[in-house]
Amino acid sequence: MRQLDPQIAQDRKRRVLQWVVQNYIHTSRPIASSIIAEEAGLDLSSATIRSILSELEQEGYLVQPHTSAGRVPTDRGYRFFVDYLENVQRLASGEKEQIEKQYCNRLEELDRVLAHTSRLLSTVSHSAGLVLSPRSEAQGLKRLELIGLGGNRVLAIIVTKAGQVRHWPLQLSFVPNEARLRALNRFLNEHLEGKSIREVRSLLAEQLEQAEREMRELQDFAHTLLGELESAVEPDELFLDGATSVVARAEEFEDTREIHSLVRVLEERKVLADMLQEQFRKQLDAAKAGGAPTVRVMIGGENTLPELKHLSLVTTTYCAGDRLVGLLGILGTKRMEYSRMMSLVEYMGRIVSRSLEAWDVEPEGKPKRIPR
Amino acid sequence: MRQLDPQIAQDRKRRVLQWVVQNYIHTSRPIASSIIAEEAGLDLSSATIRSILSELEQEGYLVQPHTSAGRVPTDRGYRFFVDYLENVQRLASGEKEQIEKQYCNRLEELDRVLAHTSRLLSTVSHSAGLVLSPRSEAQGLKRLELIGLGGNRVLAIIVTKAGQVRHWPLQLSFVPNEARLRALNRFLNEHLEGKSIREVRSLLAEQLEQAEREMRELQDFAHTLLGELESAVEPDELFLDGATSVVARAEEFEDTREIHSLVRVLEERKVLADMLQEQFRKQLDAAKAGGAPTVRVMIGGENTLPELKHLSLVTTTYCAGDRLVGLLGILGTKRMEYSRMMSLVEYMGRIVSRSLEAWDVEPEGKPKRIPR
DNA sequence: ATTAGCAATCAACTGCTTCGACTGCTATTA
DNA sequence: TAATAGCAGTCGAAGCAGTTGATTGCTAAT
Repeated sequence: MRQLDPQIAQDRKRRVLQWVVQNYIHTSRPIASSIIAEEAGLDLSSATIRSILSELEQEGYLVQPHTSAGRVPTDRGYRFFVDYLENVQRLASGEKEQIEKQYCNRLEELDRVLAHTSRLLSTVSHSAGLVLSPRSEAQGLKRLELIGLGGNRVLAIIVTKAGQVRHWPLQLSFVPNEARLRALNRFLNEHLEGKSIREVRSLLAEQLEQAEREMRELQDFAHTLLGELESAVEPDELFLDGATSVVARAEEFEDTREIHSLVRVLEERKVLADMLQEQFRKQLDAAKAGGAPTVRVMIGGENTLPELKHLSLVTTTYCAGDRLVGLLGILGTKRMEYSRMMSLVEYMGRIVSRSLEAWDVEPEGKPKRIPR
Repeated sequence: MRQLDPQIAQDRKRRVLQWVVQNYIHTSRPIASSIIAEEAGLDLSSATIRSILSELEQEGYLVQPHTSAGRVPTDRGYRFFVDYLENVQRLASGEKEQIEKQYCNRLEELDRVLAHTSRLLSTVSHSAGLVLSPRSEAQGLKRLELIGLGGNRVLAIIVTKAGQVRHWPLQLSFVPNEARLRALNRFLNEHLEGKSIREVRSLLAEQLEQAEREMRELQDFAHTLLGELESAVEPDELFLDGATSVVARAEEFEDTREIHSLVRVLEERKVLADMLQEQFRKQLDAAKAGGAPTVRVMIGGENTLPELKHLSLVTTTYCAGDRLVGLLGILGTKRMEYSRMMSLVEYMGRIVSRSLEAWDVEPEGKPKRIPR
């Protein structure tokens, strides 16, 4: 025979690797050379496959659990598989419809949309669904309103442009009557609309020193609200559903200690939320540079959190109006159907973004009721 | 020897059973007669213990996993143990302080208190913590307010007497100016304050037909809000934390199918919430008859949900103001420290009730800041 | 009524063997 | 010289026998 084209050799190797990963994902059993020879349709004998496999192992794409076993992908193997995915598996159009139905174009609050989304991600993927909500601190305000609750109590309500609603009960140091409250409200909205909570904070702290005489109470109020804002800048809110199913499927963990540290991470949320925030920042930068929002996959040990080393994370960004504001995705076994999951996540990102557009668009027509 | 007093015999039996359950809870190993003879301090030989054990087994309090093994409590055994708990294990005062610290007497919204409580229950108990929030439907309103969001959009906000805040964005069929909104607000609050959401619903539906001419818009509004109220009567809200740790500790489950059905119940929440609602109703009735709120324990198969047959549920009611409004508790292995858990749950019930009192009391003084 | 003693049971462990699922190597082939 | 067939080697999984030790139930003695 003539010299084998090295290009063809590479190509063959790639095909084998892909076949191994694909099938390992489905069967969760180590893949043997004979099976590949028989079923992969490469027209090669098992012996040839074996030599290819051993090369792939040397290059770090595969490992053997033990000598007399088939091959299993390493993180690197999965990585290759994901990077060179061909025939991307789209969501079935039935599924799309199912999902779409959940997002009838009804006016909904951001938080409700997000909570719902994380559930949906979880149920469709059979993994954990997660959504990182926008940092409320940075969002522009639409309204800041005070509602009297009797006595010196008021409920401070903030509605952001993206449709997030936050509220804190306050105890003022004076008892405002209705007229006063109204005046306060007007004043606040005139001066604060469009500002971010962060800005509001500094404005309240500084500028209001010079408020008109008759607005003296404002200072008291400002002081109270400031305190609340400070403590109430909630840790970035994370919607997480389906965590239990991830734990339930975690047989493959070597150690029970590993399971428990995973549980801790999933329960405390703080660490997870920080990690996702970091991830969001990265994808934000990438999007600025590259244009369209992309789906990112972190496989096993690629995750910054060691507790997630047996899991993979698939994420994308979503926007409210025209700004990227948050991250959503799924967290599941390394043995997930990457193609489908990536499609799912991408699709959900688009859907969520679209359903959050509504808040910045001018209103029209009657509200639509959803059918049960 | 003289005839053994049957009273003494019963007493001895009880002591043995208690010792078995207690020690099984701690060691999770079947308990052998010899150990009891040596360590329980009953001054009986292992042979005597054995005959006692076999009686207890015949009566259904204990079982043997296999012939040559020690005894393990049945649900009935646990039940006995719980019903005749002596030397109730109080919470360490250090722990109480820890908990107390979390509930500084600050004005907090109901939902935040409850969410926090379920977390706390979970971390202290190392089980799942759960809190069923009051049915917002039945609560009395404190305020119903509309905030204009521009165009025909308003945010409808309901504050209940217990301190729950609910809000829905609405699209009206007309564009209200500020004065109109104010008039609407005044009208609504005058007519609806103190009513429950359920009542509001019927009021809106009927009485407002006869609203003054100039309040014609009200009808439109009412119609819109009605729609929302209908669909937004949220399924009873359930705060649930620590579910993953329950799943992680579920080794003792016979079947993986069992684990998966448990996971489903924990994820979907609906079934769980309904069960807890039912449980709440029962405890409510009991409280009406008996006076003080009590802690209830459901052990394994006693639970109405078959998925929980390997778990135990410890619950109590809490009140907002002077009415019992919700349920809280923990869900964990049958092998839990019942005494401690019951103390914990009872204590948390009291603490939550106390910290929800604030909303009905007349306000006083300056708000307190919590230290970080 | 209690106990000591003893036979019986059975999971858990050990060691041994077989089986078969793989691989890696090597000589052969086209 | 790339691909293959064939074969020896490795090793887990499964099955089996034998041992150990924990624990019981029974019975006869106290």
